[in-house]
Amino acid sequence: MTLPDAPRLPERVAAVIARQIAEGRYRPGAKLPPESRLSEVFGVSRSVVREAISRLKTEGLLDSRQGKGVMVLAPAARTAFRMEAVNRLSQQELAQFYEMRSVVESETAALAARRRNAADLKRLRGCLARMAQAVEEGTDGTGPDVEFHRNLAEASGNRYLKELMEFLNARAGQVIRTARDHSSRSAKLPAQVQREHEEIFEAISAGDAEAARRISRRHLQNAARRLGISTLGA
Amino acid sequence: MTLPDAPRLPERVAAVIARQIAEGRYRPGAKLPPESRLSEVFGVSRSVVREAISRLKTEGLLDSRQGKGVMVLAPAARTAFRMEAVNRLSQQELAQFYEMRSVVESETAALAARRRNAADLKRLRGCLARMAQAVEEGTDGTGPDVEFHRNLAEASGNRYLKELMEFLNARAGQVIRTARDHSSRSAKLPAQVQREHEEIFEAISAGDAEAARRISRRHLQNAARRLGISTLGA
DNA sequence: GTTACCAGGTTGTCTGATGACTTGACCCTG
DNA sequence: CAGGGTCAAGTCATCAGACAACCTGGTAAC
Repeated sequence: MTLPDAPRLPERVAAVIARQIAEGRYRPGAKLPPESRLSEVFGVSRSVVREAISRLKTEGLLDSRQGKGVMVLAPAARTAFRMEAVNRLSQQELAQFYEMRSVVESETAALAARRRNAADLKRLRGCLARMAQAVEEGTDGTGPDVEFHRNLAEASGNRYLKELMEFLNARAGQVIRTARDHSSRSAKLPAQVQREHEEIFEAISAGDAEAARRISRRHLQNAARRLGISTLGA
Repeated sequence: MTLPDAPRLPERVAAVIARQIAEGRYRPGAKLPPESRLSEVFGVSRSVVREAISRLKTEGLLDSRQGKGVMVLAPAARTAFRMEAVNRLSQQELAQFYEMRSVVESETAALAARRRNAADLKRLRGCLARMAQAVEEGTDGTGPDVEFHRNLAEASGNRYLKELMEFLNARAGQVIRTARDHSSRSAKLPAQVQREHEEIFEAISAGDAEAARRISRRHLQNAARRLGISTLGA
C-alpha cells in the first residue's frame, strides 16, 4: 500500500463546510449559500460543490431539497459514530480507544453468558479448536480470532452491540497490523491469548456473566499491554 | 417537518453498490467497473455515479485513484458505526438500542466517578440546579438534561466514550421526541427523573464507581420503561 | 535485461444546458 | 378583503461533453 495521496477537492470542500458547521457559522436549520455561490467562494466547479454536499448528506450533517436549498441538520440527524484512522492516534488516544473497546466487549460478553444457546457454544468451540490448531502449528490465527469475537457478540442477542463491537474490532485490527508492520512480530497467535479465549468461553458456557465480564476485560487490557499501550489511570 | 422525499439517484445508486459489496459481489481489493460503465449499467449520468462513489468513499467502503480506478476497501477501513433512523425501529430493536445505551452510559458513569474533578462536579451541579428549576416551574428540562449527560461523559476522561455517548443520546432524543409527538406528553421533566439524576451525581461526587454504574443503569432502564420499551430478557 | 516512449483507459474537474421544484409577487374573482 | 391562480426568478437534480492528470501495459531502442 502506497502513501495516501492528497485529498481531492470534494473531500476538502466537505471538510471546510463541516468545520464551519462545527464552529457555529451555520447553525442547525440554517441554509447554506446556493451551490452556485459556494462554487464562486471556493473557486471550484459546481460539480465539486455537489460532491462535497453529497458527502455531508451521507453524514447526516446536511439535507437538500430541489428548489429549496441545502439545510444544516440538527446533531440528532447525524447518522454515525466516527473514528479517524487509527494510525493517526496518539498513545493517549489509543489507550482511550482500548478502554472503550474493553467496556463494550466485556459487557457484551456478560450478555452472551446470559443468553448463549447450544448453537452459540458450538460455534465458539469451533473457533477455539481452529485457534488451538493455529497455536500448535505456529500459523496465522487471526481469522478464527476475529470469528470468535464475532460469535461472542452474536450470542449477546443484541444486534447493536454486535455491530458496534465489529466496528471497534475492525479498528483494533488496524492497530494490530500497524504494530506488526513496525516490528518483527508475526501473526502467530500466542498461547497466552488462546488461554484467555478459553477462559472467556468457560465463563460464557457456564452462564457466569460476572466472570465473563471480568475475564473479557482482563483479556482486552492484556491485549493493549501486548501492543505497548498503557492503561489509563483511576 | 414534512415527509422525507424519495432518495435521489446518487443515494440510490450508492445503496445498490453498498449492497453488492455486502453480498460479496465486489470483494475487498476488487476494482469496480469504470464510472463510464456504471453509468451505462445504472442508466444514469456519470455525475450521479461520481456522487454515489463519493458517498461511499466517505463511508470508507471505496477508494479511488486517478487513472487507476475505484477499489473496494477492507472492512477495517469503515469509518463509522451507523444506525438507521430510530423512528423506523421495531420495539425489539428499540429495546436493544436502549440496552446498548445503558451499557455505555453506566460504564461511562463509573469512569466519571473515578476521574471526576472539582470542575466536573461544579458543572454537574449547575445542570442539576437548572433541572430542579425546570421541575419546579413545570418547564422544558431537556436542555439541562442533555447537558448533564454531556458533562458526565466529559468527566469520564475518555473522549471516545464521550462521543459515542453523545451519538447514542442524540438518537435517544429522537425516540423521546417521537414518543411525545404521538401522545399528549410534554417536555416537562418528571420529579422522579430528577431524583435519579441527583442519585447519579451523589455517586459520582462520592467517587463510588460501583454505585454510579448501578444507579445509571437503573436510570436508563427506567427511561426505557417510561417510553413503553420493555427490557430484554436474561 | 533495462529504460524510454506511447497509446489507451480511467478518474478529476470544468462548462453548459435543461428539467423539476419552491417561493413570492401580482392579478383576478367572488 | 380573502382566496386562488399564474408567472418569474431562484435553486437543486441530472445530463452531456470536453479536457487535464494519472496509470498501465506493450513495444522499441540500447
